[in-house]
Amino acid sequence: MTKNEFYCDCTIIHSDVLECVKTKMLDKSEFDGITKFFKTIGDSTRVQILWALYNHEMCVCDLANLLSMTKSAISHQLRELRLANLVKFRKSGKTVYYSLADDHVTNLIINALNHIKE
Amino acid sequence: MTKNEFYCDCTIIHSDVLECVKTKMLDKSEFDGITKFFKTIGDSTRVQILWALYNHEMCVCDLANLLSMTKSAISHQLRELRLANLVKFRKSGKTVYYSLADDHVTNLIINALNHIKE
DNA sequence: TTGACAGTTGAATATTTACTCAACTATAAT
DNA sequence: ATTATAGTTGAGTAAATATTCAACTGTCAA
Repeated sequence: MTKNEFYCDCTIIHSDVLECVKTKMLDKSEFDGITKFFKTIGDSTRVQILWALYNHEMCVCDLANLLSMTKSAISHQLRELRLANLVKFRKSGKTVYYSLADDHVTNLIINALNHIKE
Repeated sequence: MTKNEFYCDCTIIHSDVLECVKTKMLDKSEFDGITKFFKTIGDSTRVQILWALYNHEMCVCDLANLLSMTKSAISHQLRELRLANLVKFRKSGKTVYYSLADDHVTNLIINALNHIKE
């Protein structure tokens, strides 16, 4: 047992393991990048939107109807998905059609969802 | 354009698309199961714990030291990971050693993290 | 050119979630 | 037995996030 050098409310029990694992840790920014993606698809509304768009491109009103939510709420979530580069859109008159950003995103999502079913 | 039957603040624009996508939607419980997993790994602290455990089994104190957090905070997050069946533990005297639940979980995580790097 | 509607936005509110704090259990050592 | 430490737990707090609300832009149709 060694005294700990950093803030923590207890002693270090296995300093060898600790030192070893420390060298394997990534930097903060890498962990942030990883969690950002999972955080985005870790929300029921957003997953339902992605699932819907996987089946067909849709406009905001259709999505609002599908999920029984307001246009505003859907629009806010679509913004999150846009910022995470998971969806793209095209405008046609007053209507904005959303779809999955690209095949890579589609595969990511399908892959992720398939894992769950096991 | 058709009148909408459910709550929503706008009209249905493409009823054909809507009907089609509706049939493809999963039930609430399935979406909940999917998002539960991603929500769990969508947190920086938990991903760091999982990453550490991927390298070596560790006790609560070691994890607290590694992440410069209190035992309590780590313990609370380990509880989340236990509930999501992502980690398992063994007790030895006063010490509790945590490790990844099984190979399937390990693969899930490694897979997920690799996707990000692309 | 006026009205209606699709969609967006920012601020306010509501809800969820991470962490702190203090009390507790269990095990080990003296 | 008593003391010290590893770990857990529940309640409370703080921070993050989802949704609501109201105001706004842009486009279409009369």
